[in-house]
Amino acid sequence: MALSPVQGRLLDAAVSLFATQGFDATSVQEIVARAAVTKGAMYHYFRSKDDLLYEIYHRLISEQLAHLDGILAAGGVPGDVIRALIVDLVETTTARLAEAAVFAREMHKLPTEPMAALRAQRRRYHEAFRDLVARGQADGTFAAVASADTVTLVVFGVVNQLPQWYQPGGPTSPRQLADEIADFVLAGLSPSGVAEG
Amino acid sequence: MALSPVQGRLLDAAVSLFATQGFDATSVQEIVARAAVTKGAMYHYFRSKDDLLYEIYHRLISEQLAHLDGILAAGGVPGDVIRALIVDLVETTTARLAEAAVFAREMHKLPTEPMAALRAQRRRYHEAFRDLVARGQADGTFAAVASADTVTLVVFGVVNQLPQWYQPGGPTSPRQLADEIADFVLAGLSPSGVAEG
DNA sequence: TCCTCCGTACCGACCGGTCGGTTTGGACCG
DNA sequence: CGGTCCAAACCGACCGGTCGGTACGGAGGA
Repeated sequence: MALSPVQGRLLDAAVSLFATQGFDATSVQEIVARAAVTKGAMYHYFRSKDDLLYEIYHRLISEQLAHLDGILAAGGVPGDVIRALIVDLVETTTARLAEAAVFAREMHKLPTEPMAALRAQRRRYHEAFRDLVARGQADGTFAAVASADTVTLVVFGVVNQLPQWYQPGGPTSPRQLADEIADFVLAGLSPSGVAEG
Repeated sequence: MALSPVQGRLLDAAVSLFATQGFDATSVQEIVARAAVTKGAMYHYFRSKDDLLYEIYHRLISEQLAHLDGILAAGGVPGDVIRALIVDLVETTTARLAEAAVFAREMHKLPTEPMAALRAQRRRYHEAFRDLVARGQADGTFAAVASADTVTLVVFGVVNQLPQWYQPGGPTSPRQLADEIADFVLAGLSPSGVAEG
């Protein structure tokens, strides 16, 4: 089912307002005003204000999961796959900074059911990443100085923190930043101590 | 000026309520009820609901900055200093998970003035850490595969994400976790490729 | 005629902060 | 030691305003 123009405008309005003011501090009045529709229209397309929040992050994580599947399917040396994943995470996150920021701050306000759905999606990504690291460590490609879980936590740590400091117009492009992070992570995983290019 | 019992109870109540429900979703009524005082008492000690939020994080960051000064003053090999800082960050953060979680999620709701004060404190820590890395890179102690800024961002990325997943009763102690993170970071900084013990 | 889409009018609940006033405890005096 | 006094500590009813959500009706395509 495609997104109606009204739905799109509502989601966009909600994202930018939630990002600047927070979820609770944003009234549905403000959202529908910015989207140039009425409250009746909004409650026709969405079950609640919560539902808006859910859809915002659902769209982002779904896209990232699709990319994950593509990158894993393409295969390659573990180091290259990990670099590709980091690049994609940084690029999609910086391209949708507001969505990522809103989710990071407000997800805990969702009711348990939709919350669990989003968590399951996120977990799938984490586990795929961790398994990749663990396999590399098992076959000697990677050093095991830190557990695969810890490495995963470090990577998602930086990525999830991005919305808090990254400035889209700044001197560092998402790609450059991603490569630097990947260089550092792969250096930490390298058994011989030098990251491959 | 010491903390009166009433102030302490108010801060504790506010932290736990903000952590579970969020700042906006928590009413002043709830806070004073849990602290077993009245609203009048609260507004006697704090200027506003915002002021509560400010004090919560102010106490944590001030403590961390004091530790920073102590660790820097103690001196030592750059690798050991960095490890000591990571250990302290992880230990103080896991010891005050609720405070850290509340701040991460709600700081942007503070008025600009108190916000700037907290940011300045945080910035001081970041810059001290970055300079430490940069000096090590300059004298050849550390590899420069990633810039000192990026390394700093990675470290604070994990630390700031801690409240989102760390379970105090879990299998990994704060100290173990901190050491693993330090091992990984120092491995990424090591010019010869093996982390020192 | 029926159903989707959307506008208008409205509701009950609740919120942060204020304000006039009361209680409490210790400093000071005789 | 008893009494006076005053500032700090504390009380809780109350206000103006806002909020998320609902009820209901009409327009217009199928």
